[in-house]
Amino acid sequence: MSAAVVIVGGPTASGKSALALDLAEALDGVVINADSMQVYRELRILTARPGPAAEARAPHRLYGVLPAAEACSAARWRDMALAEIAAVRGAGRLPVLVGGTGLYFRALDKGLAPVPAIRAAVRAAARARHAELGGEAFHAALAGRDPEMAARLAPGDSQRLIRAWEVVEATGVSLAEWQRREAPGDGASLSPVSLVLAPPRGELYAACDARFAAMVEAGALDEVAALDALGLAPELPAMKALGVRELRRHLAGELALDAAVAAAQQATRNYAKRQLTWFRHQMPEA
RNA sequence: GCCCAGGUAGCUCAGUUGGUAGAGCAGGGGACUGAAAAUCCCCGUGUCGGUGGUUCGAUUCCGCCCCUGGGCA
Repeated sequence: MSAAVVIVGGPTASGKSALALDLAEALDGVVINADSMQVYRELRILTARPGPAAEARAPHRLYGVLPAAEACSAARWRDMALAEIAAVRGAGRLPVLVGGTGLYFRALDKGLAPVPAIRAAVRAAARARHAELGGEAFHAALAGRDPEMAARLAPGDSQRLIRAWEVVEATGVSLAEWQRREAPGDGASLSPVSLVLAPPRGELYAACDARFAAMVEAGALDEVAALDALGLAPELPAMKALGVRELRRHLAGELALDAAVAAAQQATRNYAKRQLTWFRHQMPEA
């Protein structure tokens, strides 16, 4: 009996895509993206999206499917992924999910808390309030409305603080309570086989450095210039892809190219370390 | 050769009116439920350049030496 779904996880530059491609090619599979940044159309080079050569060896799904002007989310990706998985299986092929976004794998496998969608106005208000009050005061204010969430979040953890706030604000129920309510997990029905790559630290960091240098060689500057020309809000996820910020600073004349590259490589290594920690402790049934 | 400024954690530096020192970054560990390539939390003993001297005590003051910048010859 073969697995219904294969998951390939691991830190950036660890060789996940190549492994997934080999598997898909050998097992009549279809590669499905599980990376939060590779979904954005405009970031082909900087996110190391598989190119034509890879596409020729096996079908690829969910790569570059959203414009950078839109924000993806774990829930949105999950919906798209479930649809793709169903389609691939319906065609009698094997879904091979690859990516470095641990949260996406968890969302897919365990499901997410059934929090209803929250209106954009409420979300914007939560952000504005945080900006106005600052971390400490916002945290204290949250404690008044949702002591449970406030107790488990650090005053500096702006992103989670804002999320917790918007959830109580919009639903009247603590996010902690929502998380307690059973999510319709799909782990059982997916029965994934997970492969997690974890190269030695030194090799991984060297690979991160080499790959970013190669991205610049391959035209990453033009890619960032084009992205920049869209005039998107800096808060959008796509604008936070590794290297975007650094190369934009170079294009703006604020940073020499070698300094920008060094900074982006540093950021990539820091990210790879975070991913290793995630996969080491949070990845379900690795 | 002389003058000036420095030599303190892997790097960039702060500091000690004399009681053996601390930040940022790097590095390591950890958290992680709708922006996750995000957002955070924790971890700092190092001949304070070397060597003499003064002192109860020197990384701190003084002498000499070495090294690195810059200036003058």
